[in-house]
Amino acid sequence: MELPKDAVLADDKDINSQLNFYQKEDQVLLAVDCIIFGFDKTNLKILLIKRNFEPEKGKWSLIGGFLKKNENLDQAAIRVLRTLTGLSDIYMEQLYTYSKVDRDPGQRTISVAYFALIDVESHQFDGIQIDSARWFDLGEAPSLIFDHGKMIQKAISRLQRRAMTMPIGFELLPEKFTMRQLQNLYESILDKKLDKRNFINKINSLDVLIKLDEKDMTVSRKGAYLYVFDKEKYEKKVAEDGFSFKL
Amino acid sequence: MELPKDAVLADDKDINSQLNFYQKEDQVLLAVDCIIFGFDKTNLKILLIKRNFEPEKGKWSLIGGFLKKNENLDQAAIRVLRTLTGLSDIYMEQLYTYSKVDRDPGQRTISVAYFALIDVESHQFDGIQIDSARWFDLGEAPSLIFDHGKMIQKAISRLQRRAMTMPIGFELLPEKFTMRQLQNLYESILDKKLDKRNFINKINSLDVLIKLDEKDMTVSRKGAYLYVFDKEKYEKKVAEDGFSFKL
DNA sequence: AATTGTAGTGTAAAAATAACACATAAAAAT
DNA sequence: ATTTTTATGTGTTATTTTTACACTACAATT
Repeated sequence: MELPKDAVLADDKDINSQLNFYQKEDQVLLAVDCIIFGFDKTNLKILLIKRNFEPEKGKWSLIGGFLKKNENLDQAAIRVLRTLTGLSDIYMEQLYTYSKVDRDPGQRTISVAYFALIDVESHQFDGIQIDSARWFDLGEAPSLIFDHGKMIQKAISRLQRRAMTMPIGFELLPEKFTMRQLQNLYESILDKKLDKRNFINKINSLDVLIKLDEKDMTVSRKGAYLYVFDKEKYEKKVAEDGFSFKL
Repeated sequence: MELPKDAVLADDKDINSQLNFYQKEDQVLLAVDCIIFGFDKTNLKILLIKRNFEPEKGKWSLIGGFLKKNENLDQAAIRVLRTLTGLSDIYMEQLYTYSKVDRDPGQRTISVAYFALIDVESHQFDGIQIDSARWFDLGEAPSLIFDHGKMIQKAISRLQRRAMTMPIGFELLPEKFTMRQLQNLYESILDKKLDKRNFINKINSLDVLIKLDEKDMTVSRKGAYLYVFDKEKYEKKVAEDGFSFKL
């Protein structure tokens, strides 16, 4: 077998060695790209930026950045999100790693996609640090650079599945919300209409919301009761009864 | 802002630039590690190797290798699997990317885990190319290096979910199999007993198996009918009726 | 002919899901 | 003061899905 000059050789001769050489030239740049979902009490949205740097300057893209040597990917994703939006303590989850050789025409880059969930209204003035950042309604987003469109599609699928099996919808809502807002959220995520009574019955049967005395008067004359997600109760149920959130 | 000597700077001054510098020193090695599931008509197993190279020489681990510049991650995973087992045309799926800074004490490595499904008996002599490779029953596997144990746990969860929602179980069985073998497989994957009649009724209601005239006589005097998965029928149903495999 | 061990089969109860419509509250307009 | 307006809030029934459960059939071996 021929060895490149800078190969580092494992100390044995068998087939393991073939796989465990590495070469400086096989090092790659690892990026993180963040799909940021937001909800404004009516529509599910996604935050995009107009790139003011090459390649693909002027086109819309996800926010992203490069992994640094002294951090792991979760930390990189958190850093990227904070640098852009000023936000921390945001739900984030690793989605998938994209590695097509020519996905970025400029240089070989592998990108680990993350998605984040934020409540648009509570956070909208916290400081979106890039002038060119904009919320787009899902489905009205412009076409994106590289494989970012594919990333978003996968993120939506993941979000749909998560929403049905975990209480992550609340990450997209303000602390206090009405049943109608919660239903709007689920309809946006799942992209289909739900039956109001069935939805409320289902939510109530889970028994993890607290109904407040307070009402939201902004939408109807009658007003709608506000609810909060009872995280402690939820976690207690999970721990004690093997309860699992299934909508 | 201070720039490292070898930084490549984006061409604008705003916050984007902070994230879009990169430095040669931020390049990393990307590994792939493969969780190989096998089934031998009775038990779900996992293929491990005893490392004969440093670090952690002599300990058990998943098979793995490094991503090369001219391939994507799927290709790297396929290559690693083929090099070890001689197998190709195997179901593989990307699982998750592991990036803890000190996960590999030897060097900074980020690893993308894949899992593969193979039928042990059809393939057992195809050539496991490493003497030190061995099948372990799930749950009897030794403790593993680095974060490989965590990878396996995640792979099992993913496999459980996939098995319930996609026809991937058949990847673990020979082309012809009995209902009992199929049930054994699902019991192994889900790690729980299933009711025989309910299982068969459910499978039959999906209407994607072909019952052969042939019987497997190796287990009982009476013999058990063999079935094959009708992939064309399955795909046609998915395409035409929006059918989805749910067990 | 009797024994042995797995294969093969159906029904009824329970639970979950889906379908469905009207009265109520409170502000705004008259 | 009365009427209008608009979204809120609420329960029952039918349908579908899931679960529980036990005996006969077969074919080889003794």
